[in-house]
Amino acid sequence: MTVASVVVDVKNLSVDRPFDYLVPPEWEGLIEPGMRVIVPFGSRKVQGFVVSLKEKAEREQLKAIIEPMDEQPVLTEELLELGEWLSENTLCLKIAAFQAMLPAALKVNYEKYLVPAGGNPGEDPGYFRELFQNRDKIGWDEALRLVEKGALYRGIREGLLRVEYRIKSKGTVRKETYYVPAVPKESFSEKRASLPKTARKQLEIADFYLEHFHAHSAAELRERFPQFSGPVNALIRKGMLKKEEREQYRDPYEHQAVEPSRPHPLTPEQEEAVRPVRRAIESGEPDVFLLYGVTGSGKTEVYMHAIRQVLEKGKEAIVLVPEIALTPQMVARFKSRFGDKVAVLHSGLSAGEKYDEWRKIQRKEVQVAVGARSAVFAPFENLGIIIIDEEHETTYKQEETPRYHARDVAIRRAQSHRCPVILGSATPSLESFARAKKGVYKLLKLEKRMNNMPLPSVEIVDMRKEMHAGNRLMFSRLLMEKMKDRLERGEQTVLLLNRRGYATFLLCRGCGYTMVCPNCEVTLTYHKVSDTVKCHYCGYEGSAPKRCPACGGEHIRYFGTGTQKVEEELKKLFPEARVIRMDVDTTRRKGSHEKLLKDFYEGKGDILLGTQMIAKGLDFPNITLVGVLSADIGLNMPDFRAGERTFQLLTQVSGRAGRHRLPGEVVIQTYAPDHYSVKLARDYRFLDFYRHEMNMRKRGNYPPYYYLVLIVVTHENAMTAAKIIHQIASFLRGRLDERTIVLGPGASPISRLNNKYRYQLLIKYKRDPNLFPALKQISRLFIKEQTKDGVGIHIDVNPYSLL
DNA sequence: AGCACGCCGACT
DNA sequence: GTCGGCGTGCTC
Repeated sequence: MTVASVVVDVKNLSVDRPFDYLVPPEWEGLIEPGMRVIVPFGSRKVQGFVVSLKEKAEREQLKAIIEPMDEQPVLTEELLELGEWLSENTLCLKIAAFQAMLPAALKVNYEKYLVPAGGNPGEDPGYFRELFQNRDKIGWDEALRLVEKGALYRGIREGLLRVEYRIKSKGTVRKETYYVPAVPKESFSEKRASLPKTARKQLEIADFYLEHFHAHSAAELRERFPQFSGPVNALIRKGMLKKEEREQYRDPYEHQAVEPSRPHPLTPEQEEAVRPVRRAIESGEPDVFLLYGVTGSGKTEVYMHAIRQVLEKGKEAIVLVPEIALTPQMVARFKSRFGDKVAVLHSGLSAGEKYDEWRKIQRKEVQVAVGARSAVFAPFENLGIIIIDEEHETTYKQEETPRYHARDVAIRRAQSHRCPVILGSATPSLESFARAKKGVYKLLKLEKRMNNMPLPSVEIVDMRKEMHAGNRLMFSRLLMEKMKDRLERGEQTVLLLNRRGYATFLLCRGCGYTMVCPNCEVTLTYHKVSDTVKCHYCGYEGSAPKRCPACGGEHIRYFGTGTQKVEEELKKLFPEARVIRMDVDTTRRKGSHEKLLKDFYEGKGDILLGTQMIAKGLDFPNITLVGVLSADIGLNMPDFRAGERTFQLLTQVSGRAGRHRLPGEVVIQTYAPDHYSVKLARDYRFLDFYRHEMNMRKRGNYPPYYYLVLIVVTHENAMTAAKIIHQIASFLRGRLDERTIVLGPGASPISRLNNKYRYQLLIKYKRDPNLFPALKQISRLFIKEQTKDGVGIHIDVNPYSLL
């Protein structure tokens, strides 16, 4: 007797543990850990993951597994273990951890419906028949809408109706029909000879097969022989061909021809950087390397050389890239070097395409996975290296449960596989650099740019002085002059403004009223294109008021500048310039991001204006000027990482200029020209920035000196949320180490979001063995309030956003 | 989460 | 009496 321990797909803490099921004899030996199965759970049927098998049950009366959903496990032993680790460390449900590691196509939908169930026909009250209207089943919800609840329950009790459950898979394997020769070529040829002379089409198709003697898809045949189905079916009847359904991959890069490329020779500096990595690959030492290399120093080439070595050893590699850097340019680079050994996983793919890329990995058809955050879970079994490019990027932290950081997951996986990790960046996160300094990570440096191009020269413009000099435009005189110059020379300019929309808030000069989102405690942004006001947090959109909603006055003024307004101003100042605007509003459609970049690359634009999405990956030879319109945005955020983010953004965007033959220039406009982040970014002084910022962090008891845990309680009623967070606070106090600091509780910086009030608590700790046990208890303690009253309790270990 | 079971007010 | 509302506890 084999018993399977199964974690069921029910998102509730009370069932967040394995349940035991009998493996039915017919599936004996076929069901393995890591497979999805369908099991009875209470009166329902649910999906579950087999986490382990054992020989005997610890209790009587086990139910049996209904059926497996997979032929092969979808989670390896290592990933099952990783799932346990994830749920422990991010405090999420096991089932949520497992699902986060798999493509969405493997999730399922549940359907509850009614079927007529024999019963005694004489007792059939007739209206059930009416209910079904000749259908053999009806959805539960639809039945509830049509018939009294009582009548349904009566029908069920009396045996006239039966409730059934169905589990529907979301993703599908795409199949295509192929026509395959049914006999060897010689007998095929003989059969061809005995075809009647009048069957012209059949002869034609048979000859085609003789010439290309292999399987052909229906699509291919249709192209050559538009009316192929009749004759082909005749050939099938005559035993010459047979029909076959074959699995097909959806290939999003199908129409992109990629030229193969050879590895570039490394510079002595790159060679030196890659050497310790090579040793670790060879010895299987799970070292973490921090590759600190200035922009344009050729980090990617170092990655590729390491990957090549890994592939030569018959092992596999994962490369993580921030989502917005996952451009066709970037993908092409890997595809050209490693050909069809590469699978690409990013959010631009459809669920089906992602599923197909994932299956290529699962089936060992590829050895390299390039992708955004979740690609860290690529189901390789013989990893030789994990690379995280732009490791400082905050997109590596998932902001929904499971709230994991890809860097932590990568390091954990590397330990299981005994392989190295490379974290690469020109502006490493403070956390990583501090670890490198302590020797926890190994520091590798690239200080020279490829081709020895100097870093662009950066000038800071004090916008307060511009104002005093009577310039009220968004552009300083210096920046305008340089832009004019680029336009005349036919070179390109990149402008960064980290704010979309037209105006960031609307204020009535009559009464001081500002427009706030009806669902959130956030000012609304005016969008001129649509003449609407939008909430950038919940997506609310309303028409822009002509009069003040409070006093009826007509003096509504628009403050704060977004990309739309800059675009408008640009058109006035430089009517001849072709401006490409790139922000969430212009890139929402699939593929538009790529299209805009391609247009700019091909010279269809003189100025690229955008939010931070343009700061990364751009590697265009004709960009010689970068303008940062307002470096202060973000600096005033209530976030201890504001200075770090600003430094990183300024450095990254500066790196976009002058990457090739033409030298680059950067103009940074700011109202805070003396801020250390701005000044140190101008001179590319990362080390000085690091020292300064570390001091700030030390004084504020922030990472990397302390770890953080953020607890947020949400509820539509402010009092309820406040009450719960206070109860949590008093529960924690006294239970924690005396060096652990509890900040708050208090209202969140965004005190209301999507009609829910938000209260929070920030915990700072160094080492506290009591903390995690206490955190785990919190959700259990308030489980009633969570299910009954809709109280939300969110615990974020190492949060990146404190809003 | 979603379902059964069980205990109380309202209507036929 | 019976129906249907919601609170409680369980799911291998």
